[in-house]
Amino acid sequence: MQASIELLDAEGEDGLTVRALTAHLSTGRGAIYHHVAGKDDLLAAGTDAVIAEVITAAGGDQDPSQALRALALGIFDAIDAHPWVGAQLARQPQPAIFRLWTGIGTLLGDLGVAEPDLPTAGSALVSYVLGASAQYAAGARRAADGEDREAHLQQLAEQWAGDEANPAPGDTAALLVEHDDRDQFLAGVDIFLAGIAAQM
Amino acid sequence: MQASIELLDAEGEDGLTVRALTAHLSTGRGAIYHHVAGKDDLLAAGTDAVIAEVITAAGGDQDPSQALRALALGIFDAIDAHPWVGAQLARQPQPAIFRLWTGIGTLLGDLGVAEPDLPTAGSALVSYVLGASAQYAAGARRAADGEDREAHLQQLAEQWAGDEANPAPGDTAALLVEHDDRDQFLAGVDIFLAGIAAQM
DNA sequence: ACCTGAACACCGTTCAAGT
DNA sequence: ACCTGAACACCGTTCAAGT
Repeated sequence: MQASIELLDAEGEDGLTVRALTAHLSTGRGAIYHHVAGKDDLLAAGTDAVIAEVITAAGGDQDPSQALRALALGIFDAIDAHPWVGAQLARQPQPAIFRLWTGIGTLLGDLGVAEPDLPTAGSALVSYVLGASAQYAAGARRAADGEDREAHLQQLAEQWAGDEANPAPGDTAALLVEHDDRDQFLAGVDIFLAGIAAQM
Repeated sequence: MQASIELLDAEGEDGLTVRALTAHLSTGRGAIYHHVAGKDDLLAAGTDAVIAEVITAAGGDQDPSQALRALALGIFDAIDAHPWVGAQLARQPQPAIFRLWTGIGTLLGDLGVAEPDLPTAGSALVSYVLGASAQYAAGARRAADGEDREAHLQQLAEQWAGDEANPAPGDTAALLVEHDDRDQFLAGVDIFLAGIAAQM
């Protein structure tokens, strides 16, 4: 398990091959099939391990509102460090997501959200956290892949400016470039908490 | 392009193979490489085609708040119909996402959100829409895969109830089972809009 | 310019044979 | 019970040869 997480981090999603893994563990290609159902199982188990660690680690805070932010940021940082986790979570619902949902639900309850609203508020916040983390991680990975981030965003903006059906305001590219992913992510969490407070 | 979208819808993400596609088009395996960079390009272009169609189709509504809901629901339904789109969007930022972001930004502006807040509010809403759609689509696909949905959720709940570090309230499983995905998705959009109204 | 399809370098998974 | 590694049935991509 640890070996496959290392492989995924180092080589990306395509780097996890049965051959590479069994070579790293210096065993035969067929050996892992005695411990795991197949490659998919490996990816799922690795994803759950990463998310589960974040959930258990983020238990320290007293203030529920701060605890929610800390938990959300923990997921964000984990997916930033392991981008394959973001892709996997969009592909397959996993046990760890269920634990994240209940953990967030409990904190929202501590915050004063009424019991009948907890499932809706909780799953909306979970969806935001996972969606935003995956989105930022994918963007960051692309930027790190040798592409110049600013040039890429500029190109995106120009490409879209050329789309006549949907013309762009002049400063769109600048707005795209000038922001900090982590701050913007947290601002989204706050929008959510404000909406829940206002409406539930 | 149309052929590969059909293949992806019918056979899933793994069903799009160069061999199946070229057989369907009754041409040689190497022929597509004269029109497209490779398989990844095919998946990216198909994803952009699906999203772009939703964006151009959802232009009818006058009230910006209703237009936002219609656009969000359009993305939700598209990803529900083409689940591979959800997975692809979590893996790679795409031009169509940029257009979605600006489209949502414009509508948020019409709704009265101040210009400096538009990028943050817009990307938060985009992240929610994409994350939630992918999540629900993945869950629905799993349920359709012959698994009994209720039994599966029940099992998830029991599995988690056995986790001693994080005990569950008794009715968690029931709450999981009794909801409509589409309604819950829209409730999340409304939480967002309420949060933006309250805070920006 | 575009297509063909054999060839190449990979995959995940299985399974008889070993320990 | 667990491991080995050859074998099998696939992949995506390339490229000399054709039209």
